[in-house]
Amino acid sequence: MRYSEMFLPTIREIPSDAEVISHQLMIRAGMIRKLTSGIYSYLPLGYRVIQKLEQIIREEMNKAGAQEVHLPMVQPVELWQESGRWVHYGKELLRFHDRHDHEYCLGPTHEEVITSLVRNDIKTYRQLPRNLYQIQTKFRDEVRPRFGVMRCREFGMKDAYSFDVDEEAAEKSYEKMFEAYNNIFRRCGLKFRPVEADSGSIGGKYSHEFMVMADSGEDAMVFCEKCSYAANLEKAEVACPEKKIIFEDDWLPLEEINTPNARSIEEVSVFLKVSPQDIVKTLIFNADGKPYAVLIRGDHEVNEIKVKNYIGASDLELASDEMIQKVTGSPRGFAGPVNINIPVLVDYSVIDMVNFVTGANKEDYHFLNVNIGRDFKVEAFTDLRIVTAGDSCPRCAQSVKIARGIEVGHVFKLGTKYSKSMRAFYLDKDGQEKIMIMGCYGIGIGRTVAAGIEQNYDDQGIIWPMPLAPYHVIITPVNVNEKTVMDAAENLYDALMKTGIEAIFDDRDERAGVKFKDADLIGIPIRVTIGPKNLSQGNIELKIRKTGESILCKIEGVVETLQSMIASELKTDTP
RNA sequence: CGGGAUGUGGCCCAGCUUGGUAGGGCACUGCGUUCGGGACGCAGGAGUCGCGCGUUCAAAUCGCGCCAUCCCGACCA
Repeated sequence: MRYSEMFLPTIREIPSDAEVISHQLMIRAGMIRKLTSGIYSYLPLGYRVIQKLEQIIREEMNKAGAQEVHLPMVQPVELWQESGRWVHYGKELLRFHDRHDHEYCLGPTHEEVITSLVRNDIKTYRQLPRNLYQIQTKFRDEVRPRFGVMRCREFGMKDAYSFDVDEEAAEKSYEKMFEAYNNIFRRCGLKFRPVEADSGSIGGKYSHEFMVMADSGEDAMVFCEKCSYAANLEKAEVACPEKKIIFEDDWLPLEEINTPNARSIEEVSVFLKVSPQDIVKTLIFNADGKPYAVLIRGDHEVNEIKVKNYIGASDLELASDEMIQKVTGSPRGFAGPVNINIPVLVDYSVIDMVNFVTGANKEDYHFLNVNIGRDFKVEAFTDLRIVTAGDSCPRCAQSVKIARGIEVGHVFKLGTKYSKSMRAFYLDKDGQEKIMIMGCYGIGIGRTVAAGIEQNYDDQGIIWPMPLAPYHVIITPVNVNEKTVMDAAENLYDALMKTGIEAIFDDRDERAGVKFKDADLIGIPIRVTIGPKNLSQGNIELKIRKTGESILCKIEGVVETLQSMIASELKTDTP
């Protein structure tokens, strides 16, 4: 396309309301514009990148045997009441009325719609398995949209749903999608990692998130470099330590000590001149209205998801001051397990501790020399803390590392959550009615594009990997008023069009510097610079955006050179 | 929902403390010069200063209320 005819408004300055790199660059490169909080328009350049990604996704999904559908975004209240989510989904679900005063919502996800579709038209095991997907706009009324298209309210998503006869078949569907996702992100040229993730209230043994590695990512992941273990930080397990033998002879007598105004671990450790590792933190949680005490070593953090999952609570939060007062008889900051009348859950980190410090359930007092078995009863020892770098891998005992990432995909076993409540049944060989087993598989479209930028940029702008690049090549004649230069540029542009190489022809009457800056900003992988000096020798220059490398080459044969450069960057074969 | 910040031509910002005819840079239009890393000169167009109420002879500026946007937190099938 001729640059002079494009709608490609680039911006020199950083927009004041964009904080993260991908957001800044997408606006500056003329890819997106904000309409209102969390809602963005894609301009031609941005939309081309979206389409590149969608094409890769379609190819891999189709290859994996999935079929594309397109489901409605406006969905009636009845479906959501059937699944139970009209009540449970909360405020993220945008609800509204039509002219007949009937209630609807904008689809934040499509389990309900797909299940209602499939249950009506799939009746027998002969029609299973099926995997249906779509690329569609979702709306989730996020509390706090941020980071541009990374966490926004209206966004594109590829969502797929599998239907199987039993768990074993569902497992196969899951594995196919897992493989397809690996292929998709690999083909996009992204550095990513599938990690084990919490499967939340839906159940199922596990799910996997696909994380694009980026320091600016919202998620943290734990991984082991020795074995293949990788998990979302909130899911990552801590192995049960081997229990040391504790000699009761070592137990010192319990001692109550005055600790005025020392509430936090830090304050207590300074006051008592002990290290946080010698203190046991007691946190009171409110699990569906019931109080629980959670004990953990002072220098660790509690993983609330683990606590919630262990208890099996549907709602878990730190107890209010009133609840703390009621169960400990003291204000916040002095809770301890001794003489407390609620279940005490103990993290593995405390298992080997002796003569430790805890709160005394009395304002301004702590206990010294507390010991498990003598001073309080334990309901359970289990894994309740957040993994820290250097902890040992739960699979191979090597120490784990922590990195940040952006969640761009999630593969999930749904089991019968929706097929049961929404009655998606089929008849098996014996004529028995059975419940379909479902899986769901999502990829955030805009988020993947943003993640691609977070991973590929420099101080001049975006550096597109070839598979996502909106155009492969940009032709830059340095002076449009020199006829020889422009003729050569026009001829090259024609030749590229004929071979199907996607090119921008920067025919604008701008100074070379402006064109170079724009080309760098929008991140086109290869720039062909045509200038009078080189041209008089029959040469033109290829500038590689990624490496900054300049290649001088003869104008004859340059089309073939470009073709092979592009093809090698687009290679889809898997290692 | 709690905490913080910001709202002034399309974009980035100054002006507000101490009230007195709205300013710069970028972008845009025209003319001329320039032409391989965001050129220069001259001339121009473009703003209900987020909205409302109040104080005042007079409000971008002071007061009150509201709204919007961004950041931190809480939340996130």
